[in-house]
Amino acid sequence: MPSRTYGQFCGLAHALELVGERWALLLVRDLIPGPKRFTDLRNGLPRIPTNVLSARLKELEGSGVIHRRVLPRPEGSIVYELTEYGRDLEDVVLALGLWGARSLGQPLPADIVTTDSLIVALRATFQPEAARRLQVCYELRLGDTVVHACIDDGTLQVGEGSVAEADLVIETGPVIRSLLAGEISPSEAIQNGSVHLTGDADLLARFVEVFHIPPGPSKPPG
Amino acid sequence: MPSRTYGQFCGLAHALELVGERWALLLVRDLIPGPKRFTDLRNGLPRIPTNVLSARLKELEGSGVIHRRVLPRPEGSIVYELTEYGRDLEDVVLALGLWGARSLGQPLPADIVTTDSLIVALRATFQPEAARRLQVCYELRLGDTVVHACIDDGTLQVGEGSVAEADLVIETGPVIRSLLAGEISPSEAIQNGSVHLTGDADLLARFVEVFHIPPGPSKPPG
DNA sequence: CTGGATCCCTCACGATACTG
DNA sequence: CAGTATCGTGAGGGATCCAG
Repeated sequence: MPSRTYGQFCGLAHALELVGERWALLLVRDLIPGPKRFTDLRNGLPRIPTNVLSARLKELEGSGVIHRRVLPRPEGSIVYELTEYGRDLEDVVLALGLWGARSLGQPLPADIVTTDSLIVALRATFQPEAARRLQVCYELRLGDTVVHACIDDGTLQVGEGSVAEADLVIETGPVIRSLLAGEISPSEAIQNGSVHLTGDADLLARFVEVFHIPPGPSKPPG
Repeated sequence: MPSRTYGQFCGLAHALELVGERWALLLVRDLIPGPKRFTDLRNGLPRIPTNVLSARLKELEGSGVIHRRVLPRPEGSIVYELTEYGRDLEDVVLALGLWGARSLGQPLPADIVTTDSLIVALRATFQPEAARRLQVCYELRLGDTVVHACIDDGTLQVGEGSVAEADLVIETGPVIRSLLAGEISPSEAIQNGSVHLTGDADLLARFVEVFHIPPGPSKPPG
């Protein structure tokens, strides 16, 4: 019972008491792709102090958002996973992430892109309509971060690392955001060298249709 | 410009840097029904210190989420309103509020219900399909907080205060949540006196169909 | 009276070191 | 690997004060 309560009988206020603390929703984000160990979560959020990570995990467990589970022998290690209630946050997390992506500028030099954030970002930007009657596998490489996205008639499967038979491998950087936001065209990106392709290059046009970020605010934040 | 950054090039991390600070999303909530003055916001969130309110308003304005506007004479007063970008947060706020409402327990003695939180809650719980071919006006009274909700064939209009010709006036308390969650039936609520009706009492059954909170976690949070 | 700014205190957060 | 312990800092909480 946090003494630091909003003092309102309101669903939103209660939600913010459950997952509104710093780092909490980023932990939920990293648990969306699947269960994680303490160290995995730490690696996915290098700037979180371990005591804060520990505290958040306890709070989220107490709130029924995540569940702490001890794996069967011989590993015997501990994983954290979303409960059913926690999984129901997925749509909110995706929507909020997409909203934020609309005003995302250039990354600071110290900013990183993690595997889980990229997986969730692909899910958030996925346009099922645009993926109808489409069957293709992409491999996306942002620095050391590699994920694959396989599309099969309106459905999406994203995962960590390479995939056996990608139709197109996309190697790029933060410019991927401008690409998905339609701020630059695929051909521009290829020409200025910010995107390198291996495979069927024409599939990049499909990619930016299937994964899309809506326009952001006309007056960018100061 | 918070020096306290998450250090990730990620839409969600950026969104949380914009609206993830304490009180920020509650301010957005209170601005959803319409523009508000500093004092209105303060009254809607009695526990927010004025310096924090001031800081949040500046940050949200700098982020392009809200806009500070000086009303024309003779009032000359200042109102804060959501920008278009800020308005695009509405669906997220409603979804997060609905998620939180599912695990909302009994209010603490000091907890309050404000007009704006109630208006937003009604919008969040509204089920357009259940409101098809329905035309009815409700007046909802929770203590001093009075709002009206008028339904017209799948559309909803909510507002502060009474409405001229309500078909049903519902006077109740926090039990309204259990009612919308289907945890108790309208007849039960009437029988035990936790709901008092004026008008066509049969319309209460429609009310709990049109405004609904999905089931919460089976294991309630500790 | 509205629309804040200023002060002081506390506690959560952040960084680091350390333990089972 | 999975956390706990310690300690400094800065944001949040609460009251008061000030300008238009």
